[in-house]
Amino acid sequence: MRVTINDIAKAANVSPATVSRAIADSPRISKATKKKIFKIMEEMNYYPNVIARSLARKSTNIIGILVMGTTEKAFQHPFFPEILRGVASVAYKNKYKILISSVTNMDEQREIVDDLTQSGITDGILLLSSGVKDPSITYLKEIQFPFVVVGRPDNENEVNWVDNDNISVGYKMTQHLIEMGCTEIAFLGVDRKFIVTLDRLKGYKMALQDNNIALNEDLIVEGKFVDDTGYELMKNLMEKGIVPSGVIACDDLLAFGVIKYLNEKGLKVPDDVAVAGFNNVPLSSYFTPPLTSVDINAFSLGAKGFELLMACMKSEYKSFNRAIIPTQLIIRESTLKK
Amino acid sequence: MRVTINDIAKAANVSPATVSRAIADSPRISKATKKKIFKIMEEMNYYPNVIARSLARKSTNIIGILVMGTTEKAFQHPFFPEILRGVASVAYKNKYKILISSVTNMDEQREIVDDLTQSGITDGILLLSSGVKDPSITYLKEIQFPFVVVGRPDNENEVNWVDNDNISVGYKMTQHLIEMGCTEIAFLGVDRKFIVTLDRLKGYKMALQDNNIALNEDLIVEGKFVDDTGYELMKNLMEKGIVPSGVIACDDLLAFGVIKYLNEKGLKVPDDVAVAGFNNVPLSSYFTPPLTSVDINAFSLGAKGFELLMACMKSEYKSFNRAIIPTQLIIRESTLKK
DNA sequence: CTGAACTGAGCAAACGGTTGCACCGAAGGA
DNA sequence: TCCTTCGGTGCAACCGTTTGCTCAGTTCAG
Repeated sequence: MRVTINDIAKAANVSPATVSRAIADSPRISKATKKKIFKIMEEMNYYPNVIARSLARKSTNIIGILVMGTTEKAFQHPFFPEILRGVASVAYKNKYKILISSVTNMDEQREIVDDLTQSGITDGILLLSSGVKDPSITYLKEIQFPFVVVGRPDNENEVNWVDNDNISVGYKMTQHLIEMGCTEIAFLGVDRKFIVTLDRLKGYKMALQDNNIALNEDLIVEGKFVDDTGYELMKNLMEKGIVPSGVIACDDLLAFGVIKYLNEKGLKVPDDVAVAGFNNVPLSSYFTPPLTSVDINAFSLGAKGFELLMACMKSEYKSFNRAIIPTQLIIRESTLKK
Repeated sequence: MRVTINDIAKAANVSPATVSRAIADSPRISKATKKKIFKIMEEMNYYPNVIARSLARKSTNIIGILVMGTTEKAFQHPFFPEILRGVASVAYKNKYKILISSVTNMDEQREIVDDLTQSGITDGILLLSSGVKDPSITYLKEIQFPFVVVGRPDNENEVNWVDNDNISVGYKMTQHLIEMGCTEIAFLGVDRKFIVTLDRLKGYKMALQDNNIALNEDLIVEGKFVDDTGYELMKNLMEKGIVPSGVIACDDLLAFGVIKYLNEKGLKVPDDVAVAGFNNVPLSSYFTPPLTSVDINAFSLGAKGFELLMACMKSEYKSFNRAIIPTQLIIRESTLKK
């Protein structure tokens, strides 16, 4: 069968304990012994069994990523792999492995969280969520399991989290459109379940106020955040007789739908209507016209999220940390009115 | 500390072995005893420790997903999360967990594969790859570890794999363009490292031949498969003085770049040049014009891949299986010449 | 009435590491 | 020379389950 630490010990004429310590690079083992052991490990093609190690150490060096999609669309959004890549990048450097788990519907959440936490398979988990009143967050706090939320939760002072400053993001974008001469700016895709959209909306309102533009509630359109219903949302708006001079969609995917509808109606973007999105998906720059957006730096969200998690796993839950990842307004043709 | 099987045993006045067997629903334990044990487990809030279980069982119910990106772009492509979702979907039903691992550069491959296989953490692995002569495939065969490749490998008879019939995919698309009246059809984005692009090219050639159209090598342009360099590729082609009546790009993302360039040059799509892509990324339908593509059914690729892997893990490596996932030509405006 | 066949459950040895503590020999100080 | 100190290593318990055997008690056929 496979070669174990005992085989190495026998071959090296030492005890298994010594081999174990050599592998852990314990200072209690002499250079000479280590060298001998490593040589034999190499020769015998030995790999430590991480399961056995995990059992003994009571820690697995595995973290779980929980995608709190109320819908499977969450998985499909381009920023998901980017976050994942960010996490993977720093996790790999720190010898951590990543277990992903799909959450399909809300009923399964509790079960999946239990599966990840109580079974002892993960040392900590990263929650991809920006949902309002997320029950998993409450539960994780309750069982005192190390976790970090990617996306600011509503009880922001009681958990570790990392996010963009979405209020500022909304503000910046609105400010930009105002500077481009837009006065009637529609805000599309507010989903009251997602804090991120609410925050961006808040920023939007603040910018209007700072520019002495009256808020018109009719211009604020609710919709599913990550579903691609921009086309319908815009259609509904215009069929009410409202033709804004600028549109901010809560996500680029929504914005694409908006532009599609405007095109069909013969309205020019940006000259008739300026359109902007958020999240800067890879295709925004290839769209016609290239879409103004905000880069949220999803890679960093993931990377920083993992760093916080590591800290959290070590520090036995003393204080709560947060991190704000800077964003970048990417101005492209879709808002550049002549 | 956490409650273990021994605590349950004591509370139920039975041996740990009996509890273990009750959990496994062994016929050797009486209904009455089982009932008593389950009740106590519930009361004491017991969760089995999967690490200890894995050690004893020598199997973890975890599979690894290896993303063989020569570049990190692989992670970013929209079909990646779709495949992942497919895998997760059926894995979840079968009580399997998923470990993902990032492969950044080729040098790390071996190390990461060892990490996943030799450490005992996974029971099998899914390789996301369509690379030519993938060294990891050779290695996995060598160590006799259960694995399935998503994407037909070159030694197709010696491994388990699942893929689309990319030759047919290329054929169908070419045939479509020919029927739309295109005679000079460019084929963009052939990457000799990727079997998938080579297969699609093969289909392209077959279709030309079947329609008695002479092959013009100048129309075949190599490029990076998943990089968004369609713009440059098209530019290079046209700057050689070649203006095809149709363009097939090996991926939608390339096609977007192609269209962008054509727009800039004042050429109308599809009337001047018909353009098609592959993989049917979510945005293709929102593009202007909506892009003709082929849906590769990435979800099924993942789901079926996992099913094959399960079979492979059980069947001690007897025979090799494969599965072909059907594709669907999605005709949209970008190729509908008037 | 006795031995065989069953049922239901327990003992104890794995599984492959880690780690607190004991131990031993050599060096150093008194 | 004797006692301490200390570097280097081994012993054995432990991590929480699983599982091959054994075994006690019943049932039942001969």
